[in-house]
Amino acid sequence: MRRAPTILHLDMDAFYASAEQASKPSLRGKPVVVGGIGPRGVVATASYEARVFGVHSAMATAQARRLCPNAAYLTPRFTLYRQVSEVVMGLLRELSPLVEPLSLDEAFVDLEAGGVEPSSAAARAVGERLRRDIRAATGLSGSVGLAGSKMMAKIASEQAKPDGLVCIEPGTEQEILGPMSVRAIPGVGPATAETLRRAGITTVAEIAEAGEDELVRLLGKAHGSGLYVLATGGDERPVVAERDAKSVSVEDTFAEDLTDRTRVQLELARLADRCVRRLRGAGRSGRTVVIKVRRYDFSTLTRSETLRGPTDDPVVVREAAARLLDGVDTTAGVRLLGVGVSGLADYTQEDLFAQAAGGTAEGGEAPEREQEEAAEETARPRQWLPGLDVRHAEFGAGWVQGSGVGRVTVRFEEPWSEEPGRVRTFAVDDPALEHADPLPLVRPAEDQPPDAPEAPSSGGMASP
DNA sequence: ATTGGTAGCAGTTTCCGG
DNA sequence: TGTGCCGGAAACTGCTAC
Repeated sequence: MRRAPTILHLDMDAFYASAEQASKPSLRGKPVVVGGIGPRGVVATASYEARVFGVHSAMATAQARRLCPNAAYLTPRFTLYRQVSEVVMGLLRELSPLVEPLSLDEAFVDLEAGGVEPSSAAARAVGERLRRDIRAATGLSGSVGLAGSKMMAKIASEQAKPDGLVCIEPGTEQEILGPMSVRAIPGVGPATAETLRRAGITTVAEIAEAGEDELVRLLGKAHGSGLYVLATGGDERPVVAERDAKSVSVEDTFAEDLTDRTRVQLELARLADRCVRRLRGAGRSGRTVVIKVRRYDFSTLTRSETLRGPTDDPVVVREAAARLLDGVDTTAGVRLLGVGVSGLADYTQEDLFAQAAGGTAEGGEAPEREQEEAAEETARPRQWLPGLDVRHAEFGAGWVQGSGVGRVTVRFEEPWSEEPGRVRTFAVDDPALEHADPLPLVRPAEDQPPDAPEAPSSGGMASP
């Protein structure tokens, strides 16, 4: 535990929903829900306006629609969120070389490693300046927690939300932590909380009172002693810059359960290809192939097979996945399929095993499938998912508000539009309408008319 | 119309070679 | 050849987070 609050935790406020509101002037101040749009979708992020109605992340979108029918329901635009995230992470790296991203919208920063004077005043000043810089560069707000340990910094940012900063002075951890629910401790989910509750433990103070031995009895060695250390304020985990991924996986939940075995096999092969594409994109290869099958009743199983050496060959992964599926009964219906590769090597190397096996099915099959995929790409009917960017030859940039019965409704506005944009409806196959890339949240300098007034303050768009 | 997608880790069971 | 044990790797499940 440090003597000064030099660990900073940043958490962007309602990140996806806020990015959508920043993109779409007509949605500002209104309930917005970002997540899966289909019958089996779940909420990724709800704007604060939607949370008032009881909508929250991880909730079934169908339930959210009942609670808040008038919200805008949007499909996620990860390319945009990734762009914004890179700008924010860049600002964090200006504070310190030691930045540990946890997700697109969250990170720890070790301010001490960045040469910030180890005092509360200096840390607060850095945190507030960071919040201003983030707003200037992205138009979005983030909350900052400062403390002497990772866990307390995370708890502080939670308290700071939305759009605030909280600094927990070292030495005051126990009085803040003691009365909190055990669920406030990262790592304590529903199952652990229930185990603790049955033992009469509901607050952090009660964890400390129970003692380490009792916790180990209840939760097992690693979990129990780890939780005891956190609950008694003993979190000494260092901030570590990003690590290499240890596995790569893809999975799909189907709108309707699959029952046809041939279809299940086909989907699994597709997933294997997608997984390998990502694996190769990362320049990695791996030894263990895993498949995941979730059945109609939500029962889930995994099957895995370890190869003799690492591979990034789509044929090898596809065949391994197919073999693993052979041992799984899918007759009653499959809700989800997944394919993963783990045991990743640091480098891509030749697949010696497949070579030694004498070229297996290599030659004939692969190009065939690539053609199949390509044909599928062009033949796929254009999907107008709500929230996605479009461009119309005459009306310019806009986004899909909704579609159905052969029509698509588009609102034409840009992130920097002063007023909510106009809405127009087109035929789904209108040739003047096409998908587009997301526009940046803050207007790029070269787009501004020559006589436009300067944007307030410095910063503007991130220069790189 | 209830329950996503991606990832990591712990703990237990199974398998295999010696 | 059979048997039992040991240790490690692999396989699998469950939990958690965002």
